[in-house]
Amino acid sequence: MTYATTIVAIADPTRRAILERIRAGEASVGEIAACLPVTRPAVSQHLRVLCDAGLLTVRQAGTRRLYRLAPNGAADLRAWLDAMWADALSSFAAEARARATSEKGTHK
Amino acid sequence: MTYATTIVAIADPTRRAILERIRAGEASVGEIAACLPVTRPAVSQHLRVLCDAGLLTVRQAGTRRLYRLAPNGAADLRAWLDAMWADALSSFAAEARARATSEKGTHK
DNA sequence: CATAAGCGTAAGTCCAGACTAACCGTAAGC
DNA sequence: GCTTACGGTTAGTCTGGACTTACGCTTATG
Repeated sequence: MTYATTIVAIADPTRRAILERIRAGEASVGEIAACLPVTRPAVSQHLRVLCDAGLLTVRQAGTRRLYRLAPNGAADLRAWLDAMWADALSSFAAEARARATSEKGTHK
Repeated sequence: MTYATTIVAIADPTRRAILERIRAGEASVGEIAACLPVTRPAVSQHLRVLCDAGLLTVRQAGTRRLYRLAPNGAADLRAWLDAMWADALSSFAAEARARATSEKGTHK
């Protein structure tokens, strides 16, 4: 059920911009805020949400805090997506099969 | 960039409940609303969002409208997730390699 | 120790969006 | 035709959360 927090975390455009900034490697809060149209405290709050969702990891370096993507942060979400659409495809196939046999029965 | 609308669509808990209800096969608006703690108009609005995001398809059957999961509705989101975390893993490997060589150089 | 740099936190504002109630259109059944 | 079921749409309310400002804490540097 933790995939729900993951979805909420990446639903915000500012947080996705943070992920895009982090994508190539770790960065400090100030470096991230410099690329965004919001203040540094706002970035801090977003980073907190992303960390709580398990998408980011932190590393202290002096007075700076370096954030990076957590290796398997989106695993739960991906598993949920896969399961959901696997069910959809199988049910679709089952109904198509049922419709085919019923049409053969009614000759129409 | 359409993955953004997909994320926003599945970020709402009520809309995820709709997806769970649809998961096993198509259902009408009334059937969906009967399982949820919100009114039918609210369900209609959510179904519109899900359709606009390409996650659902509709089929008219008399006065009823049957909704089902679109086969490849989450493809864009999946691709984005895959690309994002592939970059993260490769950058992580690259930095780990760089750190290893620098430590070997400094003997510490 | 004093100063500065870098962040997190608290309090308060504001707006997107989730919701309900009321309405209207359309297709089936009498 | 009239009536009933089924749903989409509109108008309006209200709450969660994104944002800023102000403050305090911690670590490096002189």
